Amino acid sequence: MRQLTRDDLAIDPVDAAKLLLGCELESRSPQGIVRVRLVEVEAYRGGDDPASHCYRGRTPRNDVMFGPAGHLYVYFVYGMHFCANIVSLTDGVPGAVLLRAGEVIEGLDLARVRRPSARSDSELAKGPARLTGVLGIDRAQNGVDLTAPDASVRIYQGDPVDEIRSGPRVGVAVAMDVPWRFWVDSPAVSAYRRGGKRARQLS
DNA sequence: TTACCGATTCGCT
DNA sequence: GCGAATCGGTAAC
Repeated sequence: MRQLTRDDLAIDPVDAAKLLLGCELESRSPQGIVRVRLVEVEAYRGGDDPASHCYRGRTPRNDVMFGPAGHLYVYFVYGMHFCANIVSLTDGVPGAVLLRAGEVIEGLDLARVRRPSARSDSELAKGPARLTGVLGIDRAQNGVDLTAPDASVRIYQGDPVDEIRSGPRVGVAVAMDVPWRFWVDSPAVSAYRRGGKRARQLS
């Protein structure tokens, strides 16, 4: 199976998002190998996208997004979760694709150990933080080159996907009019939730 | 230096 | 369906 190259991913994040659907992400660790088929992604573009982490310029946190395409950008949210992105666009121009959900196609046993709360196998990587969970991705994998032959996390071209669906991004309150969330039909696609103030009502 | 709040998940009702 | 857990980046004081 062909590993994706930096050139494959050095394109507009929206195009990269569609390209990544059906692709397979593989992580290797002393514990074993887990491989996931991506079924849901979101595009984030710096500069004109207020929802992007790099909208307001370069900081130590988003530094990886300003680097070459094909690298892994991992960030910490809500004090307890990690989310993974694949850097897109060309060197020096920030952009990324958020990996939202996938199907575990190899290493099911290890995936179940890493996510014991999952009630079914399709739930194992259903959601961005669950996806990083089954793959064992955390801060240590930030900046990994997914296109390197010997990387601990790699991205491979998958089988062609049937029909790509699209809609507004999850949990994002701005730019609701741009349908930059893409997914294919799968039980592992996460539920849509609107952005803005909803779950945070302190009285 | 401090305060606010988010690209979420889980458990309980 | 709703609220808690939890912490680092960012902006404002």
